[in-house]
Amino acid sequence: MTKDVRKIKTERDIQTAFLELLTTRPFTKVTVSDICQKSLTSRSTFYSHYLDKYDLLDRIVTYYQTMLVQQLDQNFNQMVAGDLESLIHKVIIAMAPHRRAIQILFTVHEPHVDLKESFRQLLHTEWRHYIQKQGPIHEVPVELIADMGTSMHMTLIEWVITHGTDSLPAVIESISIIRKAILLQIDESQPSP
Amino acid sequence: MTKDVRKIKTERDIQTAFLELLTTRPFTKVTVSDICQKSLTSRSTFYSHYLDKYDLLDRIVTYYQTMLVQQLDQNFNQMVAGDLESLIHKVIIAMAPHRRAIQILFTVHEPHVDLKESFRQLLHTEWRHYIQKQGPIHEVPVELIADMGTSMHMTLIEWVITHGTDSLPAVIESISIIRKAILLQIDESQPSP
DNA sequence: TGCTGACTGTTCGAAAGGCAACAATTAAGC
DNA sequence: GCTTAATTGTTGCCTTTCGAACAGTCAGCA
Repeated sequence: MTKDVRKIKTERDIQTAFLELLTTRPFTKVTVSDICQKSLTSRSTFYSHYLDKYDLLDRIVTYYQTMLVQQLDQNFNQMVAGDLESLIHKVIIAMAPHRRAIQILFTVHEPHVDLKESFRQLLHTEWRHYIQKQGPIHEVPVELIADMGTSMHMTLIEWVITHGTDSLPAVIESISIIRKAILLQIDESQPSP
Repeated sequence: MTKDVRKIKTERDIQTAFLELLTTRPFTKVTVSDICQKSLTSRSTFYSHYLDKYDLLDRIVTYYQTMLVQQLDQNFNQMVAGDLESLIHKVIIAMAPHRRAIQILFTVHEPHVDLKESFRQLLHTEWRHYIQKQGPIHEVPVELIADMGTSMHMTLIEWVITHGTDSLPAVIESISIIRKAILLQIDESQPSP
């Protein structure tokens, strides 16, 4: 039931060629022929793997979407109460090996396929759940805090995607003040630095 | 009569996998199975392209040998009298794109397959011809000067292979003094710096 | 000495990919 | 509006690659 290596290889070749091409021109200007030429595959083979270039894009984007969902699920379950720090850290570490691909896909904004936007939505949902689990709050609207958390989170992800994980500990440390300020809005017992 | 792209692809995959493996262990310890595993090709395919791993090594090495021969031939013909500088420069520039592969192959020393050694011999022949063309010399043995020139040339090539071409002009400039000193042995009319 | 495991080199049917040709659609320029 | 060129999907035949099995070689070892 495992795939023939040839399938794995051609899909790998097609996908990396596709991503490379996206660094040279926008998605609309990338043709199937371009992809085949660069990946050294024939068009008939391309169409035996994908419906068209939209399908290709969709599948790659879906792959990273589910990767993020799995990471969030997994780490959310074993999360010690309130330890948002380690959740953020783990998710980012898991993503780091794919940072080039994600960086490229973040530039693609097609009507129904937008990795950056779906990342934002996933994180937003996660934040809303998190805030609501912390108990009822009165002073500030939940949505606002969720927006704030999501923004912070996305900014961090984008930073790591473009700069790598070398300075990650320092970066997380420096934004911890902001994070704590956000969390203070929903939990008065949260200790300050 | 042009090759099927599949052949080109598998040979490319096999060769790059092979070179990568050579960076982790010596040639003797690299098995055909290793190469196939890394390159995602089956052993039956490997043997339909190469007789064995020695044949593979041999073909890659031969490729770079002929590349050097062609470069030398080509530039030796259009060489302005005495303009050794530009010959050296052109040869090195042509080699630069392959520096990683050459660097790896320079570490392999098999009985009948040794890229570094054959580079040295090629350059040595070239230097001997060059010296003899400059007219008869009396004081110093031709072989000694050819040895000196070859050493200098090989050192320069190795330097570029490991450090890249960024500082090439500066490096060539700084060794020009040595080169001129060598050339002074065979041609009294050679102007000094 | 004989056993074992790893590697070699070869074989063959089945699966995948390449190539070339095709009609159909789209975009650009005159 | 018409023409031309480029791109898209699709098809059938042919070539290459895969995978798994096989016997043969060799080194280490009990």
